[in-house]
Amino acid sequence: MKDNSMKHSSSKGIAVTLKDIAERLKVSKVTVSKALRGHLDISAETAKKINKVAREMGYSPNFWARNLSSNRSNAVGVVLPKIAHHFFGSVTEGIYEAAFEHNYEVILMISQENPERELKHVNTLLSMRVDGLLISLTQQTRDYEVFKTLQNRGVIVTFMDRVPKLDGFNMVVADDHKGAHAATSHAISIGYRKIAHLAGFQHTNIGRERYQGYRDAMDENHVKIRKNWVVYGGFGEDDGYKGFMKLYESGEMPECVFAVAFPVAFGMYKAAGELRIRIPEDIDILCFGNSGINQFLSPPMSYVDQPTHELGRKAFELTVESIRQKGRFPPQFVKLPTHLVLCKTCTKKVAVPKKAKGS
Amino acid sequence: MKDNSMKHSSSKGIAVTLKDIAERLKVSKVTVSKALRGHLDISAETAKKINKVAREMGYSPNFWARNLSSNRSNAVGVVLPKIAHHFFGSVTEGIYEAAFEHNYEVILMISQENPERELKHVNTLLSMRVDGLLISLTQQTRDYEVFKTLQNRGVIVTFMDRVPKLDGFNMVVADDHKGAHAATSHAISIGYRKIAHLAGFQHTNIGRERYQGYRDAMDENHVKIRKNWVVYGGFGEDDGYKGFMKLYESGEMPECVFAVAFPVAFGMYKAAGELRIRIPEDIDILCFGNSGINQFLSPPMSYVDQPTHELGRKAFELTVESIRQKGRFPPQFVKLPTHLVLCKTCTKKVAVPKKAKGS
DNA sequence: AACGTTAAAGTTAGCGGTAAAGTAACCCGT
DNA sequence: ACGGGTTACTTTACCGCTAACTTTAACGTT
Repeated sequence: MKDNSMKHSSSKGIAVTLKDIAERLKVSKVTVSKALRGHLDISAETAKKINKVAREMGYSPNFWARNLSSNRSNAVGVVLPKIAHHFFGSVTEGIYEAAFEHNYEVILMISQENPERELKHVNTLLSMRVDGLLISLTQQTRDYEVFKTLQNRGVIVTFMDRVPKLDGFNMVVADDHKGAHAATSHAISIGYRKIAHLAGFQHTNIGRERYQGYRDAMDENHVKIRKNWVVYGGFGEDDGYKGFMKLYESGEMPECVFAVAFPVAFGMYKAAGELRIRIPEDIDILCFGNSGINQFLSPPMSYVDQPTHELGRKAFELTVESIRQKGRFPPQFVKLPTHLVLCKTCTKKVAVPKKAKGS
Repeated sequence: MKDNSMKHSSSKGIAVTLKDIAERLKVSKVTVSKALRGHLDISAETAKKINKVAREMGYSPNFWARNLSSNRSNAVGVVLPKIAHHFFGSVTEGIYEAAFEHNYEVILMISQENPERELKHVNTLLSMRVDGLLISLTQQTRDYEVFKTLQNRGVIVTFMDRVPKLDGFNMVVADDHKGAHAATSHAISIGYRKIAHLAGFQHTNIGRERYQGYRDAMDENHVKIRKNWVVYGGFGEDDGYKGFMKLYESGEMPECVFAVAFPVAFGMYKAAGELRIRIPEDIDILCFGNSGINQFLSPPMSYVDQPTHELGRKAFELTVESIRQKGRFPPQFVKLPTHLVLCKTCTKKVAVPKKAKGS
């Protein structure tokens, strides 16, 4: 009979541990651990030998055992409402990039605009003991209890874009007010007076801020806002579609619409198409945010550009800084600038109606 | 002087552990552990008390300590090339849904079509000791060594959509050949003979299969394929744009183009627009795969629909099954059906050219 | 020769949890 | 009264790793 005893410990596919390497080289576990981490306790010669064997055996350190004993995870959790979406895709990129540079792992979870899932994800991330958490809230999140819990537990939290009304957290947002203000002012400057707003939910910061920007621009220019011309809703395509339909049904149509988010404007394109209302001839449009497909729309929209990539980066960097200086670092509120990009809508100066008042 | 000694162990924001709860209730650590997991060793009364206190203290089990000692992670890793993309977004949804039902955690990582990142992510996931790995390769992945390593380590791997030429892994794909065949056959059936193909890289399975489907349909119908009319490239927008330009520059234009993926077709729309070539009047089009924005294109394309959601679900379920039956479960190859959806391209029957032969 | 230094290891303890084995008290039948 | 079976815990050991000591031997000083 042939010798079929265990040839090697790896036969069952169990992962190689420090102990395995140590036994093979007849040194202690700790020596191996130190060598692999480049600790200077270990001589260059031994270190080389150990690294070689570790590679041969296919050693891969157990991330969590390591974290458990060193009491840091070197990982941040990220919870986003959507991912198949230009804005969040780009933010994610920024986060990944910065995390890579800082040697951090990123654990990404998607809430699908569902507050229950969001809660579940936050709890999972909490139980994974991530060092920090980057969150962009769902449209519907109204319960902030978990976040306070996180705060008590000493977990660093940075909110991005969709932020709660809470103190003591890092926040990174685009300058929503200024962006909306600039867009609306532009529409007014080229002669529009009947400007509607497909607005976001007012319990969200972006909904409120953008609405306020619109409103302030209108007020400053003494342009009246018709109540019917502000339609509230969410930030999705459906919301834009329904919102525009509502606008349409409300009676008199505005000359121009400022949409709270790209998908909303997109939904409006669809509705307008079905109603055979031409953009920009019959109704003009402007929106907050962009997407890769804008250039393929006919016509491509003028929009308020957000520094998405930068937003992700900044949020990550803030988080790491907070982790490092735990306690000594006061929560920051960062507002990133936006700027108006003109494409094929809202570009031509239109004749100002003869009658200054009335209607 | 006031008493400013430690009031409570939670003052520094350190997480509550089993030990903390145990001490407070004067029972052993293990009793608490069992109670919280609903083990029947513990009396209903004690269990209730323990659960209550745990909740009060805001206990959250350390996921990884738990995994470490029970030697299972109850988590799968997912590596995808892109996420801001209809196809992968939808696949992700399917995975999450199924994982949720099976009480598994999902750790998602995005390779951004970059093989180096992909490798890094796989290694991280490996060191996180996930029970299984779901992967869709990047366009450029050619080195399959890691995956063999994974196999040796006993990690269950399921490839999705973009799969390598390797044995011993679970694979879930759409029926690319049949889908491409059906699309091409349809184009032929309505009278087209000059059919080009914006093809994918031939080192990827989807590139090959779709090309073969196209080719077989052409051959079976005795329609000649012009060499210039098959343009190889990647699966992105750029590839479609460049591909179409190449087709255009090559001299005679085809009547119809079958694009290997939605973004490719999308790039072609852009190129055609710039060249003032009308779709479908001047050139008709058909593509593999869909996207939410298809309906906004003018005209919306006819396409081969893929069961994206189902693909994610199936991949997850296969993975879990493999984990459960470790060893006893032979790797599966699942091919999911596709179907042709007709929109506004490739619908009208065109006159068959007079000359049956020649050019 | 006695002492302090230093380089290069090794030993011990513990991170937060679980599995498995042990124990003490009680109930039961004969 | 005794062995056997439950019930409801406790004790011990260990998962893979690291931090913080401790040890050992070689070397340089005075």
